[in-house]
Amino acid sequence: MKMDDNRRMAELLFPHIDKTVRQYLTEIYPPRQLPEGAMVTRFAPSPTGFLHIGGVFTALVCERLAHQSGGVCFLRIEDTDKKREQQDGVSGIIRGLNAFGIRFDEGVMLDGEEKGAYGPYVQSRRAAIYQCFCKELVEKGLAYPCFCTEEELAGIRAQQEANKVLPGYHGEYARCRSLTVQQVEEKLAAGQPYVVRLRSPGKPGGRVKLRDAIRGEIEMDENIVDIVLLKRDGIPTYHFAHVVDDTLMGTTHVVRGDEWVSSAPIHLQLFYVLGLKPPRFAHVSPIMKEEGGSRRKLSKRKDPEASVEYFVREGYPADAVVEYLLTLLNSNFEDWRRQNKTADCREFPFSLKKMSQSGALFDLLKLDSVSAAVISRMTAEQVLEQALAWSGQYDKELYDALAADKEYARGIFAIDRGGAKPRKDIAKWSDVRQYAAYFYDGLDAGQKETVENVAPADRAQILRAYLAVMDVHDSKDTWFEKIRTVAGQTGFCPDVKQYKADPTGYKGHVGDVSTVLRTAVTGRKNTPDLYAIMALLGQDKCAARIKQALEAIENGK
RNA sequence: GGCCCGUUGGUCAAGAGGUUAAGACACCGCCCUUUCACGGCGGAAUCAUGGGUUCGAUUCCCGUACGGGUCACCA
Repeated sequence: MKMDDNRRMAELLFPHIDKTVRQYLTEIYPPRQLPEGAMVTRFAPSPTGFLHIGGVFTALVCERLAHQSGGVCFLRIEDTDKKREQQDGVSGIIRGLNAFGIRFDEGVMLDGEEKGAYGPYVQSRRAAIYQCFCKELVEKGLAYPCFCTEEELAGIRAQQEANKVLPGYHGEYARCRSLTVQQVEEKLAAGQPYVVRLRSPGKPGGRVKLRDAIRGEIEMDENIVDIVLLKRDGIPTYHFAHVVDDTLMGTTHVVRGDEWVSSAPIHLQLFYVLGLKPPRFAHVSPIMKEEGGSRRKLSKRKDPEASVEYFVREGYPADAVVEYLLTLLNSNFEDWRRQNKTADCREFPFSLKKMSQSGALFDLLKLDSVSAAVISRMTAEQVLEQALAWSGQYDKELYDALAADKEYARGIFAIDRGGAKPRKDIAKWSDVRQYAAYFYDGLDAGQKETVENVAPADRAQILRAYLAVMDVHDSKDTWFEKIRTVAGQTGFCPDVKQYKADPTGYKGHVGDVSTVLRTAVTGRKNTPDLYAIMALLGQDKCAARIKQALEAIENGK
């Protein structure tokens, strides 16, 4: 086909396009002026469902890379698939990301507005731009319209399967490759629907190299398929949109899931035919889940913890999830954290090179541990605030209890907090109910733990003796002295070391005595400092609980 | 099936041609401690497999197994 024919074809297909690629590249979207080394990254989800924790993972990489290099991170919505699009997809994604403190400099914002000079950032609003780039390819004879129907395509595929050749629209199977302008004109006039395909310059047996920032050099077969550029509705496929957008928006590093590795040859070829310089690619591995001895990708459908909602509902602090994700991202994060105990995790120097090439297993147990450490560093005031915020949404009873007397509630969280060795009882806000239950009559599930290694008769004797001397206003030393005295009176050794050296003649030691008291007052064997708990509960309530425990023992249980 | 990628303790993982193969979570023991914790110390536990290359390989190469990804007018 001659050059004039290509021109005519382009005009036939895109009569409404009056701009040129050059104009877009230089005038409309001039290159960004950024300092040396600044990275421009983007998170580009399609609004087809709830936000996946893997999405947060990838978004975190984008955000860290851009912001720690003094660059720009923007949010682009890839809504080129109208069939799968969901109602509140976009706002759900933004809200989810915001919940984890991931913010964008440019792109689509929560209010539906857009920010930044390289928009629109929603692909469905960029049709004319893609068509312009496509028009230029047609003009150069590098793209052509294809009128094949679904049935014809299926026929080709069947034939290829039978012949055991690479499936896809390529080579001799690409029937519409050789359509003349006249033929195209006729079909157009007849109203036949069509797509626009790339005339792939790839050769069978050809190879391409991809230099991936995480995986190093990957060599793959060159693309030989005449892939679809523009769909029947004039909207681009992911491949074409990606190449056009990331060029125009000045993306320096494309961070995306590793499911894209295998289509990278297509993208590289597209950059090549358009005469554009491809960005750097970083393909991140998916987060995995172990099940029945084998691992698989965390699945939206099967795994509740795949959805970011799960973490919000359970009440994991946003920082905790981010910290945990950071430990998966760069394993030296934990070392850094140990050396920078109070630093913001965003100060951690994140590195693409340190990312693992194989998918990490999501470990909820470790998340709990990371999260408990994060919460242990908070002040009582912060804990109360966040517990209130969470329970207001997810646990009304707890909220009412905490909100009724904030001073009291703050006192609960202040116990054993703030020192050099804070406890780590709370891993997520949904743990607070259990943690604080015995401070509130209404929240207590009524479950009482008992001290099996102390006989009921001895337990009763201890409680009776202690009840006679108890005064929650005592100083801590006096308070403990009384417990030792009770221990001595009831046959328990007042000194643990002495008991361990020689237990003969004792029923146990003072530790057992305080455990009996602890369970009587709180119903638990494991609680923070009992002295502080009793002071907070007050004389009457402590007395009442001990009496109650005494009755329970006397009634035979 | 073709192509691509991966495989270090239960989990996350560092690591280099010669190491006692880090560290963290979990587990076990001890210490500290009135208890419970926190913390400290210690323990058990790993280089998928078969061939090469090499004086030497877990590390480099090839095969095998297993796992993952992808082969759309979905992203």
